[in-house]
Amino acid sequence: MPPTRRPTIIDVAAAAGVSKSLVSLALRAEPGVSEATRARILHAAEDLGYRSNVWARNLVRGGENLIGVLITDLGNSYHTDVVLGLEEAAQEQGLSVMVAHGMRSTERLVAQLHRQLALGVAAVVVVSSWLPPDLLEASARAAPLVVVGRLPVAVPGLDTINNDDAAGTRLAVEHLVGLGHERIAHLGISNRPAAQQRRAAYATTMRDRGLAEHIVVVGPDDVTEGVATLLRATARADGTGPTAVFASNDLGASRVLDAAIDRGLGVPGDLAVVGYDNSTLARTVRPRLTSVDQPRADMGRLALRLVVERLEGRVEPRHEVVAPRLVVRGST
Amino acid sequence: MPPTRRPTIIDVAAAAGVSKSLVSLALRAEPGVSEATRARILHAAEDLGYRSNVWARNLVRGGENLIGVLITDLGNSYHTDVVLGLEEAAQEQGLSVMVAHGMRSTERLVAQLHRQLALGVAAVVVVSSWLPPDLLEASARAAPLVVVGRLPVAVPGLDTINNDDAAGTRLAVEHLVGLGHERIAHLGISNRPAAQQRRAAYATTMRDRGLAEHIVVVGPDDVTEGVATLLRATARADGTGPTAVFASNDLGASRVLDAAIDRGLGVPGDLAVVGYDNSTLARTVRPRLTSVDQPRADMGRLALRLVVERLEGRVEPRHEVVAPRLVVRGST
DNA sequence: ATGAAAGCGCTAACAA
DNA sequence: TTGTTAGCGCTTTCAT
Repeated sequence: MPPTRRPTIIDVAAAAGVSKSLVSLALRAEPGVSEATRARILHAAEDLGYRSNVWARNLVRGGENLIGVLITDLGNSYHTDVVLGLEEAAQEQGLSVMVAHGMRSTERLVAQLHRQLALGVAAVVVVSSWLPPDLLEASARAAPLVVVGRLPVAVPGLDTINNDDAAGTRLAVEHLVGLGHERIAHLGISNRPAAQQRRAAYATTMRDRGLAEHIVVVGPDDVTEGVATLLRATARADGTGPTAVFASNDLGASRVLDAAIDRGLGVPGDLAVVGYDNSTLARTVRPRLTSVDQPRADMGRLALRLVVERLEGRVEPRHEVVAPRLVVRGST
Repeated sequence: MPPTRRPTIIDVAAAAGVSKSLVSLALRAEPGVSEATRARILHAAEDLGYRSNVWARNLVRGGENLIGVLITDLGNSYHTDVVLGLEEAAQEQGLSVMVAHGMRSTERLVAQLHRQLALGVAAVVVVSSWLPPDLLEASARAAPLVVVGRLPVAVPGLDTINNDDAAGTRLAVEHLVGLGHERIAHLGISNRPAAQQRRAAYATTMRDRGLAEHIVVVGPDDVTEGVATLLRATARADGTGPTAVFASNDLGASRVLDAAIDRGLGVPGDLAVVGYDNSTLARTVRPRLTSVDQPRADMGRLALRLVVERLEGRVEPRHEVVAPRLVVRGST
């Protein structure tokens, strides 16, 4: 048995005794083919196990409709929510989306970016702050590139979408102030750009209000210690410890919650807690967490809009900033 | 300004003053091009913003290297773990993987499957039990198809990979028996095939051991009630309630954990709990959950192996079953 | 309603 | 080292 080449429309045409043009028309259900021949062609195709060659078809029709999306981590709902919004918008535009993820490894992420470019995506949307700026810059020359989320440094040639961390932080802090809190501490998790921005905005807001700052910064892996430090102060009866904590993300906030409850502090009675990101966690922990929400789906849709603009010829980069909002729940 | 057609190798060739063959060679870093011309070509390409047309390239080279993977839900670590293993194996084979997800919607999932086929994937791996069998069968005619996870009915023409639910259940129940438990209840969540299999295996195992069965089945949305029913029996002082619960998944098990602790029952002292799937949840709740682990990464790798076999011409379907193992933690 | 012929952009013989 | 020439499988005029 020969290595059985995959059948083409020519084979089908031969089998049905017609020209390949007719086959092409019939297979795509285009008008202009008599019922009889159409049936004969379809039957012959089925018979041979014919499958259209996508590459050839797209070569002719110009299959420029694939958008690559790169996210840090499949398990992170922040990223997947952005993807959802983007996919929704893409569907409306008749564009396809291809998602790749780095499984929390920069190396993997870089490989995936190259793979997508090699696969011929028309543009790439990066929802991750893990890619090195020089790579982004280089890639932006190969295809339109939109970065969603924090960008550590300005990179020429690409579009960006960010939430306004300063505004989000202000929302959180002023919510607490409005509730009568004056001793508001900040728990900063990690030194990533987002955390830094939020920390700075916290400091500014407190200063503007004439309130004293109380900042604890911890690495992502030793949140527990920082939380303990914070709460030791709170437990003091002399009334100098914080009555509220604003954490730079929901995970940190949930740790504060846990620790507070372990120490017999009531939330929000003895201690109010606000997080950032409005993640699943915020809707899961008890009490439910008040948290700053980034309009993730909107950011995804916006990303797609920028992509389309680029594809249509826009050349000067755009940097969009979206406004977060505060979701108030049981923890304040 | 005209609608600027995308540059081709011919444009690059003209700009560099060479033939298109040279451009093709230079761009692919093939040998046989002098350093000087190569540099000139690369520069011209960069200058024009040239990007290779994947469709044309694949038409010629026979781009049979893209594997589509379909998962129910980006947020489900069972699925993403399978994908991880698969991607690892794919990388070794020089195959590319394209992941699409259905965001917990059958309709979306179906659309994604069609999209992948239209995009020309060489084969599809479906990690989901949400696709209707007839669609699977039809798709299996369009491209090799491997289904990972439970398959409700036998579908001709496709390969399957499953964990041995009966064996896993036996592992769980006999672990409890070995710990001295005799009144072991089962909490079945949903009526999906996996849950059914586990329920049946529980019944068999208990019967084999001469122990009385105690089964509570609940829908995925009202687990709470079922758990309450179970625990009311446990709380009775007359010593007839269960001393252990085997739940058909980790979510159910974690609910049992929560409820037990709310009622002042010690785990594992008053009540031992075993889950299924060894999900993130099992490593998160307190006490940590003893759970049956499916070798997810292995299943992914196996899926890729089956795909490769199909691509190399295997025609008779294969149905692989992998052995789960029990991970013992604090809840028993 | 049907067929012939001209490409789509690229790779790969083969010549020069 | 370079250029010329066929295709890859399909869609799409344009004749018939």
